[in-house]
Amino acid sequence: MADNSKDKVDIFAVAKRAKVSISTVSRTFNHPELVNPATRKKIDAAVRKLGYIRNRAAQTIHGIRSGTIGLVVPTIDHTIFAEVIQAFAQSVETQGFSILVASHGYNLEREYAAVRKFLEHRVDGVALIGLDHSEETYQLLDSNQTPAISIWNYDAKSRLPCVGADNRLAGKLAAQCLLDHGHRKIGMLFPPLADNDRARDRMNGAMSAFADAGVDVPKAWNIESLYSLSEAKEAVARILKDVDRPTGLLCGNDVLAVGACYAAHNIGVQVPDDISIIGIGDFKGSKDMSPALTTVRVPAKEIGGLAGQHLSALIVGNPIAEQRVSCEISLKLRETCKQV
Amino acid sequence: MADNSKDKVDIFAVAKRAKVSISTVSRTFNHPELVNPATRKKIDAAVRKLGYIRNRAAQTIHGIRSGTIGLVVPTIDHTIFAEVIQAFAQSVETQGFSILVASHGYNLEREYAAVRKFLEHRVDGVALIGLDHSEETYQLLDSNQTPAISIWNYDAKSRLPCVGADNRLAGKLAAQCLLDHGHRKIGMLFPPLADNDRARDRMNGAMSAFADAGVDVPKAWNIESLYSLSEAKEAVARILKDVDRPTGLLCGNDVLAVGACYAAHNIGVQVPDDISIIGIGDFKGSKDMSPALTTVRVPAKEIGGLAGQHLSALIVGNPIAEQRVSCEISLKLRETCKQV
DNA sequence: AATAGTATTGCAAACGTTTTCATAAAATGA
DNA sequence: TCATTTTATGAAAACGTTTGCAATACTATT
Repeated sequence: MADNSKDKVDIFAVAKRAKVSISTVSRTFNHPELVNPATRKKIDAAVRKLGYIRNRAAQTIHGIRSGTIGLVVPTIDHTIFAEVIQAFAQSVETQGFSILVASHGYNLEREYAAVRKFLEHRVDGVALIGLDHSEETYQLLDSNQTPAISIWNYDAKSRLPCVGADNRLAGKLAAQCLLDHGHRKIGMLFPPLADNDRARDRMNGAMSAFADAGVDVPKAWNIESLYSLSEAKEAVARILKDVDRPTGLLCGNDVLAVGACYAAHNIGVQVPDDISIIGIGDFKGSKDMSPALTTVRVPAKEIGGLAGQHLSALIVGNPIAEQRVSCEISLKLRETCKQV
Repeated sequence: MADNSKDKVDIFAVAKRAKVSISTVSRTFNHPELVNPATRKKIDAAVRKLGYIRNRAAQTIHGIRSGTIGLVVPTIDHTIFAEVIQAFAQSVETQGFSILVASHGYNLEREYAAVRKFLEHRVDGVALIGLDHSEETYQLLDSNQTPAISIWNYDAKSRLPCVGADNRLAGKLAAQCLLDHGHRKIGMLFPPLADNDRARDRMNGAMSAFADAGVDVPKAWNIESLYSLSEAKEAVARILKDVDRPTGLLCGNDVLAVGACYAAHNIGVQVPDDISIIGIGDFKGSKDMSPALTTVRVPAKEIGGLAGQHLSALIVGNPIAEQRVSCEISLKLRETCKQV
């Protein structure tokens, strides 16, 4: 098979071999019902023999869709995003799209650059993480009339259609959990907030819940750590070593929470007996560790999958029930939180 | 800006606005040194005003490279791959490529389909995980003369250029570690071996090391588990509950190893006092857990980055020192292994 | 047998670029 | 000042498809 003995194997080569015109070959692919079954067979044979592969670039310049979707994420190798990406990819693949992926490392200018590049490739749609994007990015998207969607965050007045969860609420739920368990001496551990609206929303949600309850989170207990176990461990160790330490720790995501648990364990501070720890996200391993992590579940797979369907529909022009879809989050009460 | 008031904003629109021919516009992009700086300025202004974005599809049908690389992985959301993907993506992005990503879910027929689809998009190169691919895939690749590379595994006589580690050796090192610590009652925990040469190689490497040492791994202790903490926990729990249990457990990857640790912990079997556990991979959190996981480090980031450079070079025709590059693995002796 | 459809095919224009070649304008040298 | 180079530009062909339209070959109907 695939005997591309001669040089280029394009639609002409196929036509020649099957002794028909290129129009007929093209039609065999795009409107098979218009061509005689016998002819079709000849063409199929020629295609197979020559190992012909259609050139989507050539199709694309006819205004035909490129069949690609661009996905820009902060980074691929955080559990958070890997899961959404996978679900999103699977979902759009079933609709026949291929995905172009780029990461911007929490830098919205790089995000803009990535989107621009995707537009050069004439992607049929673009998916971004979060609602925080540069004005330029937004303008680029709509001056090009490219269907776009925002994944991960939900906001009733988002500038782009979105599929995601209410991160403010997530923060609030987590805070409430700590409060409900009687905690008043509370610390917070969050990733850097710049160019990261998800984390910011969570933090704000938590803060306002604490404020409502009249609980103050001292500056010294409001710490920042990169998304990494080691960093989190180190950061948490510092405040835990103090004799006067929080009895409850709210973490911006599960990785930080796990890091916090490790730190506590290492120092000999018992979780949840000496300190309650709650995360946000409910990542893959969170329920399996010991003690199992109490966290606010954000359904990454569901979000990714739904987002894929949503964007696909937007692209092919199918009717959309709602421009913005909110995915439900829920408290997963497990073993790392305890009544104070 | 981006005042695409009229309809199409293509190279003609730009030319018209700048009062030059399309040739000049095109040249401004591709050979700026050939056009008068003053003219260039006019054109730049027009481009900006109109929000013109080049159409790579149109370029591509001239035989110009598409600027895309196709990457096919088993799945995106396993830590293992997320890290390589990230590193690979970053590496090829610096060379100006965008990447198309597809996952096949450990199914080599789907892998073939993905590669085919990428070829329709006229990717400039293809990267695959592992060395195990269908004959059809191999033929497709070379009948199309598409530069391709295999990531993750190293084999001196691989059919494709490769950048990776020797997984057989990884298995052997892990086994040796257990043996060196005096273990003779040994269990193994591996993911399903079908369409997964990495795992197969590791298993074989370990097996042969055990055989060389005259150690037999009983069928009942050679267990299989999907890549998942919960599954691993469950699987390991079964053999650990038995009074007659192994003193050493070799796991095909770190996720399984962590699952095994959890299982032991839950049952009250102490790691490493009652059982030594070793993984392979050295994933992100492995060194941070308590006890820190002993494992064989496979440098995912390095592999991904190198692979990106390698494939880029292959594509642009830069000379390659070696078709196959082997990345070093090393035993990370931490806390989960102990002398028996 | 003549007519009107209908099914099948081919021709040629179009898509948005790049690039070769030719030409015009400007700079240089004598 | 004129001839020669160099620099800057444009016209048109090419890239690999799709598709509207026209042409041809059947089929069915009378």
